[in-house]
Formats: sequence, C-alpha cells, structure tokens
Amino acid sequence: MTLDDFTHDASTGGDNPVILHVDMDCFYASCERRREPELRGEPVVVGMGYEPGETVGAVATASYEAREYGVASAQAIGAALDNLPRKADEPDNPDAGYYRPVDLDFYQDVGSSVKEILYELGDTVREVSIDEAYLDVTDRTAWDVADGFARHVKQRIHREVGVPASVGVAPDMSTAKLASDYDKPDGLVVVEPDEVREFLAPIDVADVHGIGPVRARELREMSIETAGDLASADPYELTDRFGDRGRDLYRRARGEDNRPVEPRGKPKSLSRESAFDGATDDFERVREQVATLAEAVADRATRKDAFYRTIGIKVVTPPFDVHTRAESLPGPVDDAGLVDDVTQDLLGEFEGESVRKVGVRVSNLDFSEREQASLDGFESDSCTDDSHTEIDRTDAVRRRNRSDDDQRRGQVSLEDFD
DNA sequence: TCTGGGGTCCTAGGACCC
DNA sequence: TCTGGGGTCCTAGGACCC
Repeated sequence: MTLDDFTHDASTGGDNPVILHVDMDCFYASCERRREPELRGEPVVVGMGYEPGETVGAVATASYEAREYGVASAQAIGAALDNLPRKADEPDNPDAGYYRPVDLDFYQDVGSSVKEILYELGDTVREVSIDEAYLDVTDRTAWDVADGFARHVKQRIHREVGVPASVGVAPDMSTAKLASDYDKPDGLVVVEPDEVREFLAPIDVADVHGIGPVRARELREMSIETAGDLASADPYELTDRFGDRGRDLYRRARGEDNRPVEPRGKPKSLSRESAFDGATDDFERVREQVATLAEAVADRATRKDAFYRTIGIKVVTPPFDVHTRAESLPGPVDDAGLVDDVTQDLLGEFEGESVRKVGVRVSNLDFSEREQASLDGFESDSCTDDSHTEIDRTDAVRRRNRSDDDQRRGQVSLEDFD
C-alpha cells in the first residue's frame, strides 16, 4: 500500500461534483404541525406509549422547543413527562407540551411528497430514510450559484409540502451531511471545494459519518479529537487499527470521500425482531414469538417478490449478548413453511436460556427468480443448479402453508436515536 | 443511555477447490 | 509426503446508521 491509496485526486473526472444533503428537521413533529398548525412554536413530542394506560414507550421525535425542556429522542415516556408535562393534563401550565402518537402512514405520505420534489431537482437521488436524502446536482447548478439552488430546494419543500428542511452542499457526501447538520433547524450551509478542509477541521470526530461510540473512543485514545486531527493523522496507523475503514475515515476527514450518489437498489435482507418485556425463561413463548416473526418475514418477502437463500435467527440473551445463526439453502425459495422449520431448528441450540429478544431474517435475496423460472426451458438440457431448487420448491409446496395475513407493518424508528 | 426495530457493510476463520 | 498461493462460499460477530 502506498500513500496514493489514501488520497485521491479531487479533479478526477473533471470538476468537483455538487452534492446536496437534505435532512428534514424533527420530521415527525413537523408533520404533526402541518396538519395541526396550532402546534407551531409549541413544544411537540411524538412517540409511542402515550395513550392512557400505556406505560412502555419512547420518544420518536421531539421538536426543538421540547428539547429545551430536556426531552430527547429514545427517551422513555416517563422521563419525557417528568421534563415536560402533558398539556392535556395541565392546560394552564405554560411549561407543558403537546404529545402525539406516531402516525407512520401519514409521515410516509409527507415524506413521499418531499421525495417527489427531490427527484425533480436532482440528477441522481439517494434516499437514506423517510426524512433524508442525498442529491447529485452537478449538472443542474454551479458552485457560484449553489447557494441559490439549495435555497430553492428548501423553499419548494416548504411551499409545496409545508415542512422545514436543512440543506448542506459540498463536493462530497460526507461533508454535505455534516454541512446540513451544522445549522439545524432550517439550515443552509454551502461548503465550496476550497473550503472543505477548513470547514471539517474543528468538527468532532464523533460527528463524522462512520464513527460511532467505539471508534470515537479509540480515536480519542490516539489523541485524535477532531476531523482536522484525523486528516493529519498517520494513515498507516489508522489502517493498522481500523482496517479499510480507517482509510475511509481518513479520506472523509480530508474531504476526499469519493462515493458517488447512487440510488438505493433492492434490499439485501429482510428481518423482523421483537423484545420481551425484560427477559423470559419460558422457551415456549420464545418459540411462539419466532414462529410469528418467521411468518411475518416470509409474508413480507412474498409481497416484495423476494426469494431468499439464507434463513437466520437472532437471539439476545442477558445482559445483551447477541447471537446469530443462519443456514443457507441450495437455491432461492419463497416458502413460509421452510422459514418456520429452519428458524425453529436453529432456535433449538438456545433452549433453556433466558431470552430478551428474538429476530428472524432472510438474506441472499433474489428478485429475478420469476424471470429465471421462465428461462428454464432454454437451459433444461444442462440440468445442474436448478435441480436442487426444484426439489426444495416441490418440497415447499408440500409443506403446510400458513398464510394468515397478520397485519404487521413497518416499525417506527426513533429519528434521532443516538 | 441499560438499550426498540430495520437495515448496511466489514472482518475473520474454516471448508473446499485448483 | 509436505505443503504454496489464490479464490470462493459460508457462518458468526461487530460497528454503525436512521
């Protein structure tokens, strides 16, 4: 490995790309305000478990006003209410806030409206989540007018959808992300190519995308506190400690993140998991839970036209030990009964253990199986690979098929969960 | 911070092949 | 018999992200 492996010529392929990172501010709370304008300027908390009688729940999103009172994402409901009483309970208290339950369908709709605008304005768009996306707008604007372009994006979102967004503009994804974070909420920060190093220098390493608690601690042990420190660190030492990841982080800190903005492809895996209240020693309960999750995952794969070749489980035992087991099949299948059989089989190893949480996952996804099936006729004389698949699938048909539609839907994410 | 749910990517060792 | 280098696939675990 030479030093050239760590740096890259910013002029590769011509001029620097113009990349936008669009991040909706306290998105769920903003959505609630859109349909309930009285909530504007008030502390708003969106989460689960706020209904009377419910005790377990967490904050999904808190408006900036609510954050002033110490309400934070992922906070338990009790703690949030301690910091900020419910307006419904204390109408005359000026230091009370508005609590609303998560309504993910509504937020999805609002998010889709925003994305429509982004697809219209970007050459390529990478959706990151319900409230976040990168846009490559190199062919739509130029650096000297990038500020106006970004303002236009914000204004269109505000005017047509009615929610605020923060936008960062930079020549690479990593810096654009940091730029959108820099002046939240309702921020707009443009970092031109010759300003990147200066902009990044004072930023805390923990704020860099790809550096979590573990790597942040390790970096601090190396006396690397800021992106500037990281940029001038010894790249060989970084790869020694962090492998290829170290090289990526070094590049990001230097403004040399050369990842292109690419649309998200098909998913690589599908999973469901759920926690027990505390932990359970009742293994029958665990088996039943896995059966329910297996069915939900298989159902979801079917609805997404996904065949899977690997089936796995996840078992979390106290204190928080995560175990995964998986089994690959000879060929891709779409078979709920097989998911049930394999997961129950894998689960056997954990019989007798206390369990906090279980999950079911299918991976090695294949979305082209239906097309391949129609091509089989052309390949039937060279009957090698597909024979296994056929056996499995025939077998699959014989298996009991429980296809009750349990209406499991996408889970709520805690937007700013640390 | 005592940890919910759905993902991605990377690493490392072992099996197996040439 | 002793044993090199390269490659792929598989499983398990871990860090990280939203």
